[in-house]
Amino acid sequence: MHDTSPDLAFAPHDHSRCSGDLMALAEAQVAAKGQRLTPVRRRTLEILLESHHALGAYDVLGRLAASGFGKQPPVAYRALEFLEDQGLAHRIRRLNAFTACMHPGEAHAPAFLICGTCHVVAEAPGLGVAEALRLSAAAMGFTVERATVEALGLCPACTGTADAD
Amino acid sequence: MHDTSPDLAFAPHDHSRCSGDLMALAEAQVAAKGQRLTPVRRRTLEILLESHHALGAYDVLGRLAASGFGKQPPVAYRALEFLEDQGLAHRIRRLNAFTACMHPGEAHAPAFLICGTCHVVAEAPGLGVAEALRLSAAAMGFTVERATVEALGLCPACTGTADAD
DNA sequence: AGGCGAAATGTTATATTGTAACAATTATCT
DNA sequence: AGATAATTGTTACAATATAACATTTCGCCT
Repeated sequence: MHDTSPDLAFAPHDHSRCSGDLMALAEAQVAAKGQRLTPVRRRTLEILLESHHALGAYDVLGRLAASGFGKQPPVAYRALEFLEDQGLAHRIRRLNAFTACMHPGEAHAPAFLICGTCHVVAEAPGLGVAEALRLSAAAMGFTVERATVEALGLCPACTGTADAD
Repeated sequence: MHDTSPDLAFAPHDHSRCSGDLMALAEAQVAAKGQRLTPVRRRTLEILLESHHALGAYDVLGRLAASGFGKQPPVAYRALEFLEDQGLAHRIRRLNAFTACMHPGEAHAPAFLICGTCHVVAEAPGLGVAEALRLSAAAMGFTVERATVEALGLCPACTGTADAD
């Protein structure tokens, strides 16, 4: 398997390989946890992997329905929830949307970078951020369990582009 | 004006003073920017300042209506948006809710600490977090404009309590 | 193989959160 | 006072999300 460099999302790349690798990883991960990557779940992950954009639950639902699965919201929400629980997808709260995890398995504290122009979402290494947050919280006696870190800004490909969305 | 210590939200304190100070600050801030803290806006801020919990827009709306203001969603959303634009309130995306800013004026990159047990929301100093994020993003060629940093966890008052909500 | 219990899927129905568009009012500025 | 812009309010609706329950499928056990 090839290395998934951190800034892949922002540069042209062989996306079929990118998603193929991740599908394979997902299979392994889910099996290792004794869970099942059923057809809807697999298809949902495939859908998320089709691009580096975040997709709303209803976008996902529409595509699932087009693939022959159920047409009602819980179909999408349940599959997305499963993927999130398995660490195969992330919810982007700023966007009320979901994106495939680009580093499944590697324990990571993802920081999401959302380009305001092209809307690509990338996962930045967030360990430093998480540690700074843990420290700041600890100074107040607060114990962090889970953190949401999302940055809105300008990706390298869109830097210099006139449009700021 | 008394100092607003960073962990005030998590400890018993004279809340009327806490909110009174902040209302006064808000007045000054808004005036300084040539904006108007109209009755709905003022009341909205008062409502947010009543506790250190985040309130959903419809909760705010209900209280506004009870105070004689309009009963339709835009009434609340507009006032909340104004307060957020003025740096007097923050949106907590994990909760789809809003909370009064505890440090208006002081340029700050807030990191929110959300207690999963008592649901109190506190603002932690987030400059270190923001800097770590900026660095991580810069390594990928990404320029951060705005960031959302929210931690879910356990506040000092609830630490040791059996219930984990 | 047959049957049982658990898991997963699908549906109906509804709750919650958020906006667009326009009318009516109120403030501000000559 | 009258023109102008800002603010407030309303109707109507869009978008996001979940509860509850029926049906099917899976995994396991005998």
